[in-house]
Amino acid sequence: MPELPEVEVTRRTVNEAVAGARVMALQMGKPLRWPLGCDPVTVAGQVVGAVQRRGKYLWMPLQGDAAGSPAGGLLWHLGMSGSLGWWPGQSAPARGVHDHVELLTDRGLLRLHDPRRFGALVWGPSLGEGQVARLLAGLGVEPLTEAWTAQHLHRALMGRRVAIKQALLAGDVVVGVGNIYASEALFRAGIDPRLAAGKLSKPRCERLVHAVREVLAEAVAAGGTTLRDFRNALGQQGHFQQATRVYDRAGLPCVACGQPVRRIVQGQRATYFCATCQRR
DNA sequence: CTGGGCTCCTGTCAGC
DNA sequence: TGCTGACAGGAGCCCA
Repeated sequence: MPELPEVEVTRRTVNEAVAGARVMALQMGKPLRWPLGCDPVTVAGQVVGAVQRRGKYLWMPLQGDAAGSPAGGLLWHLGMSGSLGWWPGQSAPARGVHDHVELLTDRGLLRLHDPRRFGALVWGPSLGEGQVARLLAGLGVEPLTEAWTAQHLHRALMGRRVAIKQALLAGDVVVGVGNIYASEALFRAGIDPRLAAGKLSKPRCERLVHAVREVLAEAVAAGGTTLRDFRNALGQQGHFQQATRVYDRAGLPCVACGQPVRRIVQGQRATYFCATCQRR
């Protein structure tokens, strides 16, 4: 479910809710992707710092009691079907079968809802900024920062024979671009998703960098994409699904030229594109 | 090192 | 109505 825009929208709403809150308890239900409960540290009594995002990961630093000494934190991933929900005070409804993590604070309850359980939560006293950076060292650049340039993209793709769509998804060149936004960005850039990544010219890299940034920024502004069940931490849906131009539109006319949008499979994932508007 | 395929898990929907 | 198979927003791992 969640790509960069959905995770960013989640980050903002979660941060608003829990930054500064004191943790009362952390309860785990069914195991998630990485059952790394690490050292089962007692997080109770610690204060949540500013929630940060790296790619599709959310990091929630914790601060110890007395001197406010750093005490690691919680690293979340929403996987394919995960969402974080916030209920202030005692307003939370009864825990459902797919609610697998509960972070109880003095301000309310934060819940991870994740039917498919591809999500993850890692925590521990050593999980500070440095440790998180090491864990996520293989990730590519953030597309909404100045590090995301045509120069970087062109260089990172040099010699790579995978299709550009798959290179975007892989996450080692640029982070946060998932299946929806990869198709959308390539459509906006006019690039055939099957093109070998290493064959992108500099000008086309320029256009792709711009398209990725643009589509992600628009999606964040739209509150994300809700295809089925995405909600931000306040339970609100996104509405970028109304703005997609090719994703999930197989057979429908291309918004630019009217030719039917095509659906192909790349690396076991669906890709949508217009064979007329997008060239090799 | 690269690329391709499989896998984790549950829900939903199309087709017979 | 009920069953079966395909497919779904991610990404780590194994193998050639």
